Amino acid sequence: MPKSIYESIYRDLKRRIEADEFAYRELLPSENTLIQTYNCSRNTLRRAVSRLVSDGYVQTMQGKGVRNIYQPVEQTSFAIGEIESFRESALRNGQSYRTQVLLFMELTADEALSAKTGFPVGGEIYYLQRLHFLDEKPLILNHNYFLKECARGLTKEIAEGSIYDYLEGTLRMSIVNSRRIMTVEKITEIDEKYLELNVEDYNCMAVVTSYTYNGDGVMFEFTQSRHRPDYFRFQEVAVRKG
Amino acid sequence: MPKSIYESIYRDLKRRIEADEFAYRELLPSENTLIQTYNCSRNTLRRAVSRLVSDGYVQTMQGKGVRNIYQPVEQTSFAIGEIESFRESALRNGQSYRTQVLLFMELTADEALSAKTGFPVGGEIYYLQRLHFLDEKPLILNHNYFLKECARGLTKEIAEGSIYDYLEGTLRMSIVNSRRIMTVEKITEIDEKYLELNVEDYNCMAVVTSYTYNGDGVMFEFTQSRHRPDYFRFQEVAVRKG
DNA sequence: GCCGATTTGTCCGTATGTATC
DNA sequence: CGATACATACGGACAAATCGG
Repeated sequence: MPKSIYESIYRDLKRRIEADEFAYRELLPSENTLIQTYNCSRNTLRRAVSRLVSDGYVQTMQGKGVRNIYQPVEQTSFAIGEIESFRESALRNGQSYRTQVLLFMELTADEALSAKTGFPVGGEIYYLQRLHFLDEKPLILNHNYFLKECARGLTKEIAEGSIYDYLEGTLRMSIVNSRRIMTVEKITEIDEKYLELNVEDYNCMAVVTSYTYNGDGVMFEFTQSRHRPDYFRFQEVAVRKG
Repeated sequence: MPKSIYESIYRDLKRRIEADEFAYRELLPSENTLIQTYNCSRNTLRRAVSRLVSDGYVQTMQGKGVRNIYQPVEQTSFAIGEIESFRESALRNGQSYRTQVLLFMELTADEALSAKTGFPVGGEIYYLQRLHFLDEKPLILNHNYFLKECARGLTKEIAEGSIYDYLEGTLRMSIVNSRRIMTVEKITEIDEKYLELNVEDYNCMAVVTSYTYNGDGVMFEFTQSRHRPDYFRFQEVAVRKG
């Protein structure tokens, strides 16, 4: 449910573009036309369009108009600039998914863990290893560290479903933003075992390290996602700034 | 030179945050206060702040305020959500850089190339292989394909400097946005040779494939950047959307 | 629990600037 | 040159969330 006018306009325009209502490189109706179509103010419409720009759907040209540059993307890929759980991503791509919890334990952050994760020394932590399957193929091995005080009551059973559903739904926590760093690292024995990799084939993998903050500005999650290199695909739209 | 009020406010706030004027997790002055400070309208200030949000510098909380969550980043990394040439990126990180042109040729897109790059069949193309050095270490091997009609007069000499400077400065082309896809691929003999890699060590590398559009909505560049895995690092800030 | 003050979020209308045709 | 298009900026109104008394 869109909870604001600009968002419903954004969604409608996005839908129309995806439905091929405008040819590739064709100009969309002008701002004034769209304002009349949606019966909204100029600011509201511009806000919707600016989100389409950052999605890479259109480009605006002063004095000319707004051009459709949307081209459908072929393959499975992880969304960029947006926080999405594995489950959400799988649903979006219409695939079957499953999560297996390999390890669930509680620990206290020592110097080494603190340096690695950014959690305060002495902080109580849930540490999980989870294996994500897409269409019954093991693709991602996650090392999750959650600050216990923010994720109280987390269990192995919950972790087999969606942890984010639990945090947002049951604990009423708001998840705000996340800093992610992508690197390429050597595979470990654990990776090799669970992701069914062969060192002869690939000896390294894509690693996404993320630091996630909640609405109170507390970094409550540190996660290292280790992806099978042959299935890893990350996409983004970059915008040139003056 | 900031060419707008909101941008100069954005830059000033960014500078103040980077200069540690506000403690980590501290609230910034309220909107009303900042409006008086900068003597601007509410919309203008909010626009500046919203850019800081998408930069991951602050988070806004309805009813509470705007919290500083900026933490300086330690290492060299490539900017995200922004198109940046190799040279710009090196300058930003205060490193010495050099570009070596391994190959410069012209060709016509056939079916195979068209399928790979998205250029129309029969399109005339400049094809370049370029090796980028940072602090005299070969880090990136680029395969660049430029649509000839958009990059007329490109030479090997220009390509040893900044191609973007030439396109934007001399040809007055505006570069607007770019779609990038990150994957992990096997290293090739060319990679091994020029990036001084050892297959025993790493047998794959980070590959960034990008499709870049100009202000006329023409996809004029297709580039495959092959990065040394041990130096590759990509960073972004993701925002959770309702 | 209520109320009022503060703070951010959404939306509107208008005016002016600048680029394109 | 005028008409059209997007870009920037201002000011005002109300909603929603938070916090303190």
